[in-house]
Amino acid sequence: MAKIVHEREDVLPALGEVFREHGFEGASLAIIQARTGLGKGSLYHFFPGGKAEMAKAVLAHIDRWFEDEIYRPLREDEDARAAIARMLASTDAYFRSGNRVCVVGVFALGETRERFAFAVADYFARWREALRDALVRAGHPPEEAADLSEDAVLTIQGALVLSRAVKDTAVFTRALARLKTRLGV
Amino acid sequence: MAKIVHEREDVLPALGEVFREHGFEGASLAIIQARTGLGKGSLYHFFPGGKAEMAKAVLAHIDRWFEDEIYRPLREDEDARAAIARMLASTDAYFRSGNRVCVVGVFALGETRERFAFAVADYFARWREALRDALVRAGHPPEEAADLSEDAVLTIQGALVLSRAVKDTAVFTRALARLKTRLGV
DNA sequence: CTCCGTCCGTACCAATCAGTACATTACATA
DNA sequence: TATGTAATGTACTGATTGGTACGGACGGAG
Repeated sequence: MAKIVHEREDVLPALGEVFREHGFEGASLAIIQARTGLGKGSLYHFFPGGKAEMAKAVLAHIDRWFEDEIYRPLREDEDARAAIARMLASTDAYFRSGNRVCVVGVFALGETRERFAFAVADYFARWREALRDALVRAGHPPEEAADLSEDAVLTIQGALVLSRAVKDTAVFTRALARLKTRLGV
Repeated sequence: MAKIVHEREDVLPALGEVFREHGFEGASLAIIQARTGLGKGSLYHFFPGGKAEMAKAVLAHIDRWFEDEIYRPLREDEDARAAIARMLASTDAYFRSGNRVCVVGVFALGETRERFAFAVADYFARWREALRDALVRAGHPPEEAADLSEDAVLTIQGALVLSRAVKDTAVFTRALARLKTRLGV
């Protein structure tokens, strides 16, 4: 028994994929065990709070990634336009051109939202605000920047839904191309 | 026992709300019984195929509504611009300004998609095509019409995700206002 | 009034659910 | 090499899952 010693951090990516594909309710412990390669012993050792704690950890992990790769650059980079362009590129890479869906978006729909209300709301609010900041620095009037940033965030989510619904990643690619134009980068 | 005699059609709205709020996996028979007021006997009498058949019936019911209220008017109305404007109004009403989420969108994300692949893809494909038709008749070049219609459909879905995520229906309202401008109605 | 198919409530089923308990193993440190 | 803690597998729990079986109640047709 007890072959390899894991660390909590190591299983977060696999855990994220499970929640991404099955949602919170649909992610059974059986699936989680299979996909992480960990038994219940390890799982409850790393996440004493069970599934809820796993989901919280996944959300925090994702949040950290977006903060580092997207939000902070949008807020702080000298060249705001370049930061916006990089945001679109990073978004395309992260969501694998629409092949991957947004965990936070999945949680937002459905009853699950209430259990993770703050994390869900915060993820989107910070994205919207960081992008608005960058747009203002790129020369857009504040009002217009707020409108554009909200539109961009929601367009990305909608593109994920639609491209997955019709099973055509070109939908996502086209949506990002339109955003490039609209955001002027 | 056996107080009131129901008809299958009568329970579809309640059934739709259950799937809307909980998704397919999350909608347990217990919840369905509570919300429809029907016991298992009735449920399996009307839907011998169980949950899967209930979901199929709900999707068909929704599809019928959109066909009658949105797609056909978009394709056939004399005044294409007026039909587009009415689409936006109907959409706002149907989704209760963002308070209600899209069942088909919920199914599209998540593993559920595969089980109802055709219905999910068809719903969005027909919406996109009907709107494109209307836009062409309203004077847009075919290419631009295709682009605009895809953008509109995906914007609505994204607006539902975002407005529910940040719990602010103003997001949905603003998104529809932007669409009004973009679609020229 | 009788009868029959539709409708319905309840008891039941095996399977699976999330979670707990605990003994055993791995491993860093001393 | 000894020892304590972290990590792990397994067996178990009670609750809930979707689904079936079936007997009884309903209401229209005759």
